Amino acid sequence: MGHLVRKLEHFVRLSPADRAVLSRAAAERVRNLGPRLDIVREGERPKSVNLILAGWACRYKQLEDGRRQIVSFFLPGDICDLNVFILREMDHSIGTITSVTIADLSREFFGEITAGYPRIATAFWWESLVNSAIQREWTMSLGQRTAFERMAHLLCEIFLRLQMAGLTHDNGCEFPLTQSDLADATGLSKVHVNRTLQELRSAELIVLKGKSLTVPSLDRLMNAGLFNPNYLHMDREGRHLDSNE
Amino acid sequence: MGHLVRKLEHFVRLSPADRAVLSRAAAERVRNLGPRLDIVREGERPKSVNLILAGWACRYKQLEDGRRQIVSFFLPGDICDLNVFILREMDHSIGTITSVTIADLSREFFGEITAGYPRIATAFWWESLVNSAIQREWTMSLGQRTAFERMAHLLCEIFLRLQMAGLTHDNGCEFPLTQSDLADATGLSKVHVNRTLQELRSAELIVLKGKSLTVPSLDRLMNAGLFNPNYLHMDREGRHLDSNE
DNA sequence: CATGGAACATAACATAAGTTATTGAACTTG
DNA sequence: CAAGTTCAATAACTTATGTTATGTTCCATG
Repeated sequence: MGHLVRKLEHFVRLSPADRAVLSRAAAERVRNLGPRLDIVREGERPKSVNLILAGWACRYKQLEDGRRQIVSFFLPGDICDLNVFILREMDHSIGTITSVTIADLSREFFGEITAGYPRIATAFWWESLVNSAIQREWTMSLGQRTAFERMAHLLCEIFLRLQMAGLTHDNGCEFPLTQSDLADATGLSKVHVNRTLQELRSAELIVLKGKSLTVPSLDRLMNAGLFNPNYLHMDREGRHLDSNE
Repeated sequence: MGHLVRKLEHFVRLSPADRAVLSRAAAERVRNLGPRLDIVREGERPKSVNLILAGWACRYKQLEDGRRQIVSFFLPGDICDLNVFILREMDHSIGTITSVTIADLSREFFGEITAGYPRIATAFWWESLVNSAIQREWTMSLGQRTAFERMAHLLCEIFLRLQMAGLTHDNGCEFPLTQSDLADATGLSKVHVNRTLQELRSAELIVLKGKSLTVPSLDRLMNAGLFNPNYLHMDREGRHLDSNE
């Protein structure tokens, strides 16, 4: 269950005490939600910070006429919204993709962290900066990358993020996104997503079937997507990308 | 010169003391830079937080083959990078568009703020959350809006941001972006940007000539761009969008 | 005040990606 | 296990946007 801890340790070294507070917080107020449900809706006043313990979710925005854009994905170990305590009104919605288990983190918890756990505070700060960097990279993808590159890039990003959370095995991972989800995230039509995935398959860059993704060579996929991992900032001093564990 | 103060007051009410610290900080280490120059480059270690006192700048990313995406604009009163003290390496570059005057804000200044000026700290936190929201909205634009909508949307956003900083007069503002800049920001080709601007002109939504933009009816332009200002969170309790001054 | 270079405008043509439609496979669910 | 539903695959056709090219306007500069 330590996806959050696992991820944060890519950036700071946590003490046993740090890990303990995090585990305690993650066990506090736990809820389960079915797939394809909204956790918070645009326009609502946000009330709490959610930590995803299991399952996938996403942030999305919608235009009046129904056009929908997924603006980011939440994977296990991700924290949903640190903006909660400042902004008055959600400018986007958060919805589940699969069934999801979330922990509600209280305001007091964050007070405690800032007061007594500087390493965790730094790590949270880092997490939110990386999220901004990811958002910028999506802007880049949507603006400049072709459908093929964009899809390859997105798959690389998800794979690496899962890897950081300890959710990959060898060169594979679970992959619950439908082609329709991928369309909403990449700004492509469903049909073109399908075509693009076929292309990636026939280039032997991915094996995607059922809800499982295999990446025979991450390097080649990264190449295809013009993927530069620098924006994920997985680089604590003295630790390297490939150091597994 | 109080563009920053003016903007922040859209969110928190600042005391005279608050304003004083901000002015002092803004006068500390001031530099001038010519147009079309890099302030920081991707790959460098960021060193300081820059406050734009005058002029326009942008964040941008580039692919190996030269494709370039502007991922955000900095207008007077904007703060360039709060990530400075955490991340090791810039994942994007920052460059000037016009000549620019910037103040270097020191690390100590931020220490002072967090320790003794909670309202300013809140306002800075707010500023960075709004920046994230803007980035999400750009993702939406690039993924779902047509060229016409996207351009209208961008112009609305810039106009409103300038208005918050006190940089518009009636329904007009300075507009130093070239069509090439607009192309890099919207992910369109230069030719199509030109076409799109013609369309906006003939719909009488904008007058754009020289380096000056006039928006005859912001409402109509907002409509054309499916623009919902909620993501700018210009909504301190008891203050409204249209309350000028 | 002549010259050169940005920035802007426009046209003709090319193409990546969107749209609509049909079919089949893979599941839920009664 | 039949029947409905979602998801995926593919084809035929359309369109928004990209590309290449050329000319024009507007300034800065010698």
